[in-house]
Amino acid sequence: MKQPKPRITHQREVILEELRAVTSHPTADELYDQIRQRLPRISLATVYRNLEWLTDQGLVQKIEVGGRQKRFDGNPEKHYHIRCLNCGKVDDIELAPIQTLETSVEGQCGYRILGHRLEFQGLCPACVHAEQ
Amino acid sequence: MKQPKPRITHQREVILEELRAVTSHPTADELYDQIRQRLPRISLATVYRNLEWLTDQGLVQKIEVGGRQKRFDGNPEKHYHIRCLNCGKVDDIELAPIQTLETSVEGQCGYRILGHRLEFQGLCPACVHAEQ
DNA sequence: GCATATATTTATAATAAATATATATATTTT
DNA sequence: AAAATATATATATTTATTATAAATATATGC
Repeated sequence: MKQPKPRITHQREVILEELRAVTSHPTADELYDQIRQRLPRISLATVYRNLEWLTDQGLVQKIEVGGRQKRFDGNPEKHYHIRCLNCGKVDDIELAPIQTLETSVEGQCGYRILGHRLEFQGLCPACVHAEQ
Repeated sequence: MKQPKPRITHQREVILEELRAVTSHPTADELYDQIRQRLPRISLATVYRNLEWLTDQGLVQKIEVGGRQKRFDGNPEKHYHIRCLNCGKVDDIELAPIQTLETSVEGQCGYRILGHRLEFQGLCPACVHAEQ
């Protein structure tokens, strides 16, 4: 029942570096494309596995915004996101997490509240511009 | 360029009825299982297609909570949800939509804000109980 | 520095959810 | 009733992700 001792592999380091290097919130395969420029023989499964691992370690976060694919964020701090309904772009929102939201529903439905997720939706500057 | 005239088919009616009959927020295949008790020969693709259509019509809503599968809600009114992190159950939250959330981020990032989604996470009563 | 144990990678296959396609069937229009 | 068109069914395909097995790389003790 003992935990396997994790190893610092080159792939693992590069995946974390590359995710931290971007302010976008890439999907696993977007990041895979980016990483292959440094490690051409890396496997997509390795990217998935390590993103999962890095998330468990609290070094990055997996964000489940709308759309099919999950996205990853090199910033592990809690914060909100906004997603463009037209092109899928995801940006950070400068708004401190609102703890009172959770207290306002506490006890309401018998759930033990553990967190919340707030996602804004709209049109990004580029898509607003293109719309005119 | 004329719009096709939609037809009220028996399948379409049954799908809407069955979704309205439950307070859970079933996935397409959960609803498929339920509907097959009335229409044993219905196809899963028909369920998907009509749920999409009913959503477009504003008669039901598709909710993308965490987890892989999309869920459907027979109540088309805007409202928030809470999801059990353990068993995946989704319940309604009695909290009126907070419009000020959107105004508080307006103009912040160049996005045209069109909406927001707030999802609470926690443990449902059954899972809280089972945990002891 | 070398040997050993084992965690991790790679490549590929498997899975699951959703969608597309090809026909069959049903409904409406003429 | 015939033609046109919408919808359903059954099945195949696509897409995203995860699991598996063999090969490789890493940490640790000598």
